[in-house]
Amino acid sequence: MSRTSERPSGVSIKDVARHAGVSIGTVSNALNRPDRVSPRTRNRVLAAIEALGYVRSDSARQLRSGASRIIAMLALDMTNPFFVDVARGAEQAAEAEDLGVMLCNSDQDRRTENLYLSLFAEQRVRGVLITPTGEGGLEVLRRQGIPHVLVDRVTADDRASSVSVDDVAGGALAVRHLLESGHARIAYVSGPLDLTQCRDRRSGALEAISDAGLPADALTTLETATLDVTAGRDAGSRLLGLPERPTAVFCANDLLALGVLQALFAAGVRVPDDIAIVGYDDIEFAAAAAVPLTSVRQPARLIGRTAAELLIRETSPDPARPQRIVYQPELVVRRSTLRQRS
Amino acid sequence: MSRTSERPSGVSIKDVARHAGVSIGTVSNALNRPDRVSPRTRNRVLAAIEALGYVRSDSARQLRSGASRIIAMLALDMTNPFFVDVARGAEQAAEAEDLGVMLCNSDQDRRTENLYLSLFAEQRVRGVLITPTGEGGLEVLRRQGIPHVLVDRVTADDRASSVSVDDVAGGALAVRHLLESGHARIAYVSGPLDLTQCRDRRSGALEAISDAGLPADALTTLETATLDVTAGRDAGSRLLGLPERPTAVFCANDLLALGVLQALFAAGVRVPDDIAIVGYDDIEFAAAAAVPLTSVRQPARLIGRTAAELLIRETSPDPARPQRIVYQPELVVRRSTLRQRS
DNA sequence: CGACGAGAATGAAACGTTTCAAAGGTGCCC
DNA sequence: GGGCACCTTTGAAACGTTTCATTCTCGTCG
Repeated sequence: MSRTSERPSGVSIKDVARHAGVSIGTVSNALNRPDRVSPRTRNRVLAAIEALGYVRSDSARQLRSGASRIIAMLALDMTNPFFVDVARGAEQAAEAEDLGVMLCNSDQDRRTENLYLSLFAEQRVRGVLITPTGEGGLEVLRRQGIPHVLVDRVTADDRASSVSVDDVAGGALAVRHLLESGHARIAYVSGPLDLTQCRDRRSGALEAISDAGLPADALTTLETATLDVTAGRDAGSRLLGLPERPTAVFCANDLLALGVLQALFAAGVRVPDDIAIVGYDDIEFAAAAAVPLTSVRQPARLIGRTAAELLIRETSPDPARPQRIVYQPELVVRRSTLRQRS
Repeated sequence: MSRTSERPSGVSIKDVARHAGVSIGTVSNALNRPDRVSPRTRNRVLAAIEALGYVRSDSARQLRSGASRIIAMLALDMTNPFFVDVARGAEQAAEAEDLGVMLCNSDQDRRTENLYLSLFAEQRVRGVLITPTGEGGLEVLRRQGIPHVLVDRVTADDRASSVSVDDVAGGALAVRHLLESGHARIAYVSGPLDLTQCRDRRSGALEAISDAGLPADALTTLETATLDVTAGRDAGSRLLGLPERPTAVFCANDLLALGVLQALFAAGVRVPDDIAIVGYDDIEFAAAAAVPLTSVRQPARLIGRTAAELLIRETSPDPARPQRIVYQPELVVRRSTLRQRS
């Protein structure tokens, strides 16, 4: 009944030292400051490491030297391909510095967010890339003095860096395009309005409308509880029940847009002939949709990469000071808004 | 020029002990075995912790007690929503045990895979959930004695557990459905054929074809280099150039299917009227596609959850022995294969 | 020929925990 | 009142590194 149970790596630096016939300190040096060790001994050490299959213990390392080699990233919702792209950008930057990225989902849930934040704190991660669900999470990070960079959010003060995209500009971009295509009754399908982004995109939309000399009520806002396809489907149905049916829809998110599109399809409403649609994020699926979606593109990978780089720079021996970076969005026009009316 | 620089948490268990007027060991006990400490002191300790903002150092903990609190998951491609779902299943199981999941992408790249595997080894993670790119990665894990569970793959031997879905059955399911719908010339748009899954799904497809009494060449296989939308688009074009154009396509993946769908659309080929399509995975976007996709559903979350649970059980004080779990796929019929021919 | 210095290697302290044997205290029973 | 058992608490060792002051070994210069 007894199985041979292998230990997860019984060999320590001590064994290497013995095997190579040198002291522990020398092994450490051979690994961390190769130049301080004679080539001859260095090779002997390396050989011993190879022979024994030695693997450094990061815990011990970190315990003594304080510096962790992992960066944590807490995303709102990895179901949204946009965040996945951001994450890949971050991974890319981290890899260049030989750091690992620990990716996690808060699922927009405060409790989960806190759970992960304490995990990160206990791990003494090098820093955190976070798209917070609210202000609470940030408070925790600040209190613990954990370096962090906000992703897809703007910092209120200059205590931390942030990398974001100008959401007001994005909203304006979308709606201006619709107005130029001749639409005058537009719906904004928003996610929860307590998300700054949803509010900002709405502001941009309103800005475009007032710039065009139209009354503010030319924009009808439909709020949804979440930012996913299902919510979009619901919003689409609601849209169709509206007393004055809009001729165009701007969605806070491509997922919502896909949902709306689907609902319209199901109801036999033609896109863009009867109703035009603009999405946001320009995820890969936007182009692959029933009717390829016009969308406001955000440079997802770039955002992730920049954020990670900022974090790395702020946690380096000679730390840089916090920055606030704002990228500009870009409109990608596809069939879902092709002008079809006279 | 000098900024006050906060240290990432200068307070240790020692400070807590002093502040509470007890010994270090007692603080540790209050935290780990509350029952061995009188309620009075426990409260004092807790109060001190609160007052000082103490956070346990996981490195130190792990160094002494050997057990890490994080599980690593190495996915092939998080761009594919299927894997994201698997990951969420795993997170769920991990959370229940108060463990964290470190999620990473190998991007099907052997080098990246190895990079992460050594990172995991140095972190002494509790275990690894992996969808390996080949046999190499597994070898590393075995050599280091790192507990691991294969995800969406079957183990060759019984040295590790695996959680997978019967791909042969899935392929058969898809093609049988097409045959029953009256198709007799079918294309299989496969990912790289060195992936077991792609091969297995093909075997299933062939099985269905031979069961129907058709010759094996009723199935044309189109191999792609990757498993994403772009590859699907290419395959779609290739498909249209085929001498005898098939009337149905079975894709190894929903992403491929979406790409194919898009290419057909662009060429004015009607789906399902001219060509029917079946995808695989049943990701959320499958239902939201131009023409909602018929797809072979895999229980993604369940896979992730089961895998994590298995891993946890195998790394518990009283380890369970490796298991091989195979789930059955399920066909979800949507418009892309609705019978339209006489 | 003696002293000096550079380069290489060593040994021990320190990091923050857990763990475990041992010491203190308290109350009970005989 | 002494002995015992039990519950708390303590102190020190151990985990695997890094770091730094120290020692050792030569070769070179004056």
